[in-house]
Amino acid sequence: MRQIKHPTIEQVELIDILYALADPTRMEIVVRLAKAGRKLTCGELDLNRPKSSMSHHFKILRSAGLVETVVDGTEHMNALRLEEIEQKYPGVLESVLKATQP
Amino acid sequence: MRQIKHPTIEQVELIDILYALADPTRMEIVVRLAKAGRKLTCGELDLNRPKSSMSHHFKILRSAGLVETVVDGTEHMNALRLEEIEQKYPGVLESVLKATQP
DNA sequence: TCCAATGTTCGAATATAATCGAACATTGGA
DNA sequence: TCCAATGTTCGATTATATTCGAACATTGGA
Repeated sequence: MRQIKHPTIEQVELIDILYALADPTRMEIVVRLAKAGRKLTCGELDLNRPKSSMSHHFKILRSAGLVETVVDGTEHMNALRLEEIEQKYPGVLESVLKATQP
Repeated sequence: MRQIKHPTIEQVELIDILYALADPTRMEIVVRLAKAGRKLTCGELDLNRPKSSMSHHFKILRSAGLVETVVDGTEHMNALRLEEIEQKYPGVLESVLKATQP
């Protein structure tokens, strides 16, 4: 595939966001993307898991509307859809991210 | 059992809260408890499901620390632990509840 | 053109969760 | 004391999720 399909922000459902976040691996991905504040490749995230597992989790993050993935050559650049989600569900992602801080 | 065991607020984990909320039935319970703003019995919630199913969901809501259940005679009064959770994870529950409004 | 790099998809195994009927426990009242 | 009411627990079934190796697809560069 050239580029990956994502839901529009209108299609995003709160329950899917919560579901996507309710997994330690995916939460870790989201937290790292938020901390990075920029697009990261799966490789850069380096969560020490097989590629197929990471791909699975990214698929869920994408379908929930949390992550946007742009294909760039052989790499896939992933970014949090923070602003969009904040606009649709103010405070949800922000407070969750804040809650994960040490 | 006389009274039911609940986690202290210190024991409450964000991921468990998100997991508990990531189910339509449980989300509905939480929303109704929030709207009611008072303790409700399972019966009052009336989600049209078997008792054993409701009991199962309440167990998860309790163990996540979202709901507190006080035994009162033959009834079990359920309340959202809103203030405690707001204090520990500011904005999380509040923003989720706001996001569920029409 | 060939190939290494990056992820995705497939498939199968395993693990976890939801569902719900039936039996049980506890309580308060008749 | 008996019993109806309210939930819980148990057990079995079904449904969903996670995991990950292997095969595949796409790309850019040698």
